[in-house]
Amino acid sequence: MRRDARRNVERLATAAGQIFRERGLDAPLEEIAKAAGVSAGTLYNRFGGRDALIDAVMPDVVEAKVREAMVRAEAEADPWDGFTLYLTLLCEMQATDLAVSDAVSRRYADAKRLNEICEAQMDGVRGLIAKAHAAGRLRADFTAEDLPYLLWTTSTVVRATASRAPDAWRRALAFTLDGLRPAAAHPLPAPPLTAEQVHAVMLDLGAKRSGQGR
Amino acid sequence: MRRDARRNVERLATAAGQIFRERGLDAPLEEIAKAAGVSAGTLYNRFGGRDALIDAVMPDVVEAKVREAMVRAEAEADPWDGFTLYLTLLCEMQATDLAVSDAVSRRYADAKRLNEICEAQMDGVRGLIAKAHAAGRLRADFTAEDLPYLLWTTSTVVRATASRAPDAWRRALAFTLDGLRPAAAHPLPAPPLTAEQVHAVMLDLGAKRSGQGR
DNA sequence: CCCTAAGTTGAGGTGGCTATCAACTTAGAA
DNA sequence: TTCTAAGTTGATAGCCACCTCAACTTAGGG
Repeated sequence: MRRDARRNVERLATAAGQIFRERGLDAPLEEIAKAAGVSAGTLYNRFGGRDALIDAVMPDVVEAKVREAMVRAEAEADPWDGFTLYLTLLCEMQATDLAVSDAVSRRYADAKRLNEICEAQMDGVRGLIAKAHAAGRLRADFTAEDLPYLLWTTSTVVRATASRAPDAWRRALAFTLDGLRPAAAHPLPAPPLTAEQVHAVMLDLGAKRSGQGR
Repeated sequence: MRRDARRNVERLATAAGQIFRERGLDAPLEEIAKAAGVSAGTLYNRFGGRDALIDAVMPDVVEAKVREAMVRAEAEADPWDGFTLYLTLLCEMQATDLAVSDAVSRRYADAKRLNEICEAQMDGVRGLIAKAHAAGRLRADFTAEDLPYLLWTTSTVVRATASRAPDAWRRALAFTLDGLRPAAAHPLPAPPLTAEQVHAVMLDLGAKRSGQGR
């Protein structure tokens, strides 16, 4: 690849990182091209489309953030504290970075690397959940497939309140977490989603234009 | 008004009712005009714009549904049962009628009648909450201003899962409700939104094009 | 320094939606 | 029946976003 082409790839990646973060993964690609100082055509030449751009930009960011959260969560002595800390950190990320919020609550069909990282993350969460279950600190009927409810909720609350009450999600999350302790448990009216359903639903979300996005 | 004009108003209102219900209050107005068998121009002639159309079509529907839910809720002997029944019915409406889902979780600046009805409904909910508080059956720190969190959550879950797991919201709601019992309560990290913040946020949501779209 | 493959550009086609308006049609009173 | 105010229409302009491509520019090897 020629030097100028490589330079443009880098500029585009940087711009995409910034703009995705500010406006979510549905941000107009033209905006990104403009921020990178190139034309939209170049963006398509270099990346081919939105999903490929996402897959070029997001995985590293997401993996780093998610890994750090996991490290901190696993450092907690109490499994419940670990579980809730992880969720809180995840929501914090969602609140400060719309790109992460989208990456974590949707799936983009052609962003393979990103999907793998998200799957890996889910496995990590399964571990946290298992530990909390084993310690009797998390209601037994909560499964990893229920996690998306939390992510969708936070993502919605965050987007709705970001400009007017940026900490509102903490309150909403606290209500939810209080429902996840064993003592709070009452029989649930429906079984959890299957992993396939979760995947399919998240793909649907990623395929829709405009999300809740600007 | 001429007879044909009145007839068109009726056709448009009927079509709007149907299409809003299926696709939400962001449905393309052209679609509605087409379903009514008139041109888009006529829709604008008769109603002037989306908000006016919403305000012409939705208030009666919403009021009827909300009133019935309130009647049934107030018929419950236990205030907690009343409160949760009301929320469940509200969510059921959201699940079966995207228009109601939008009407209840957003505000449209120029839909005055609808806004009044939503405000009135909020007052009813305040009553339910007060009774449940008085009976010690609802955690004391839950306020009417926290209700939107539930509505936003359900609205998101319903839209995401409608086509693949139409009952998923029941499980998500159950987790949430389990967090609202007094026994589940742990200190909350942030104060509730003010009524003004809730209003402003809901207006923002209504003003965005495409919501979770289609 | 020249030449060409690699790369960029920006204009333009596509599509979806909103909103308006001059030209046409029609209800219904006189 | 006639006439006109009321009403409808379809074309159109404006947005915004996606995506493509022929024409142009340039890096960098020979």
